[in-house]
Amino acid sequence: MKLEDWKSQIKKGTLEFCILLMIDEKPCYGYELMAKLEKWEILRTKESTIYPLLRRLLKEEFLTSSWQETSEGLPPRKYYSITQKGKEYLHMMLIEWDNLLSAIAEIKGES
Amino acid sequence: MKLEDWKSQIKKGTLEFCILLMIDEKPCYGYELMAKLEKWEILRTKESTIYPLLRRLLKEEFLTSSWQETSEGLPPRKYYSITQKGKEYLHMMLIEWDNLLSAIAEIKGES
DNA sequence: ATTATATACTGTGTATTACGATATATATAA
DNA sequence: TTATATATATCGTAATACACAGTATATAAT
Repeated sequence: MKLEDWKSQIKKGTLEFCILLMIDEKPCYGYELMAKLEKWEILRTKESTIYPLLRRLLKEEFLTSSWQETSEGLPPRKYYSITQKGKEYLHMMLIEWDNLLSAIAEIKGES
Repeated sequence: MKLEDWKSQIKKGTLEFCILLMIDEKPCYGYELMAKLEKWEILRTKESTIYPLLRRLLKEEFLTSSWQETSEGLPPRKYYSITQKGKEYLHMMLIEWDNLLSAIAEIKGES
């Protein structure tokens, strides 16, 4: 019960980071991102988390989006791509992520 | 500006984890924890964050506390120790933390 | 008929951290 | 003598990311 709450907390910021990493690799649509995240239990999330997050990243101009039709009558997909600004932001996140890992490794190492 | 916000977010859950790690090593008082966290810029925090966190961990019985007088007229210190329940919780957090690191390493590796 | 899959969106709630202040007691600097 | 810094703990309110549960549409499968 309590651990599940913690896992929600630990996702804050982390999810944004992961999504930018994935979109940096190649443009993705929301549903696809969700499906990919399914692979890691700790990163599993709902549409109601992903879509607002993507909208926020668009608003902040870290991403751009474009609709693309699909064949076979599937709903159209909104593809997200990373912008230059997004790349720079991601770069700084990578640095801070490493700082965090080092800090925690050090704290663990002290025991 | 935006990066600072992200750094706040990334601390959610992480700070709880770090504090339990530190108290697991040996009992600590609040001010001491804050001072130790100062060492890593990414983990820096305020009293107004640490103390409510400690109170919550007490309430959830992951910690116990006891006041201890100091010499030299300094204010007394409230020492926090980890409980058995806290140790079990921390153990699960360590597992989830590793899961998270693996997941992100994998996502980064895909690029 | 109903459920599942694929896709996207929205409103409300929860909980952690941040900001800024209060409080007390020494020691040191202006 | 007044102001500031250190050491210690507390509280009230704000900001905000993620969670829950629902809406919406169009196929395909049971």
